Amino acid sequence: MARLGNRIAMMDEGVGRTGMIIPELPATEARLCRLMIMLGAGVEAELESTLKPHKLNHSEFLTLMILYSRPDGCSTPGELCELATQRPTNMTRIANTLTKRGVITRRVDAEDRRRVVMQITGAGRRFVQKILPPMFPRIATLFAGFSSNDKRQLDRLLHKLGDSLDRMSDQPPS
Amino acid sequence: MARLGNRIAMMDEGVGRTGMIIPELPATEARLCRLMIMLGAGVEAELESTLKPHKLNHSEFLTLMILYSRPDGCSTPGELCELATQRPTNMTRIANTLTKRGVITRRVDAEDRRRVVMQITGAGRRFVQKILPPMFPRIATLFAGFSSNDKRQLDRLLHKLGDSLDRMSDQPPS
DNA sequence: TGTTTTTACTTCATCAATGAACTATGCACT
DNA sequence: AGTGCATAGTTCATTGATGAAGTAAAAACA
Repeated sequence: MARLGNRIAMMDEGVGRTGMIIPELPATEARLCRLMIMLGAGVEAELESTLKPHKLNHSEFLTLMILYSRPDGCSTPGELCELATQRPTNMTRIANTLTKRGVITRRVDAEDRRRVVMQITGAGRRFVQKILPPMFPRIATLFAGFSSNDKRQLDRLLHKLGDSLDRMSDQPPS
Repeated sequence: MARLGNRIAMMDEGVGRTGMIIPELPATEARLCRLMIMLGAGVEAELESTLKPHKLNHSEFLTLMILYSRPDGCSTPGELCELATQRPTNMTRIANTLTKRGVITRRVDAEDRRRVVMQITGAGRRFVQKILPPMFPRIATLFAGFSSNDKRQLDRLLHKLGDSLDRMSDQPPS
């Protein structure tokens, strides 16, 4: 029963029953919230399962991929925190881990000695090029049942939700 | 720049540049994966921000809500683990925490003495009824820009993605 | 009936992530 | 130049979640 499909069905019933007790509950929207959380976690879990054999977790992989995608292969802890949604403390740990593995280097910025520059190494680039391609079939399969219109729609709706979240973050909880 | 919109744009460029280096990358699908992860986490973060004042975290809240939505207010750690996607170890901790707060009780099942029954208390029901309504405006606002067709589409596409993930979990990573 | 296996949960050691406090550098203003 | 403030990271203590091992009850089996 660990199937996502079943868990979604159970969640659906649960929100339904809660809506019976508390009629003001915006049930459709609450369902969509829960769906987003469940499927976001589901996709992340799927990703992590492919990372596990390489002893990388999501935040380390993401950090490495951001550096990989940079033309100069560089960034700073502060910038990476924003892009990867991490706290400075954890970015320090990530940098330690990736440095120890030899996939990045870390040095003090000459311009601004408060800053630290993290840079992907040649070994780091080769590592990415080794682990990435085996993921491609799974990524593609995930959306195999989606028409190109489905994908466009999903992209559009997710962007719209992102805008909503941004607007909401201007008005913190009362 | 912690805005989701900006982070999405940066991610988009990053995947684009990675696709330049590795042309086999299924860029559209990889983008959708990342979007799902980012927005799932975004919605969860929004939820947790409303829970924080009550000193509840997501897994504790979800566990309590599942019990609340049950007609008899009961479940077992094992079942709750499946529904809330938690490990038994953590469910023990969650049960400890919720019990200490007086919102649930825990007892050994008389029928099967291996099982533990967790049940929401009257205080637990009142607690849910107190913290839930203030969330409604935010939940509704999240999808304020969505037409009813948008919501139907999003629901459909997320269910479809769930089916995909379930099918994939039959074939673990090679 | 007695032995083995399975199920359900808990305990313990460990890892991942966080907030708070601290260090060091740069910047603004007098 | 000297004081005060802001920025960028790191260290440390703590929380949240996990895997591995342990305990106890039930089910399977011989």
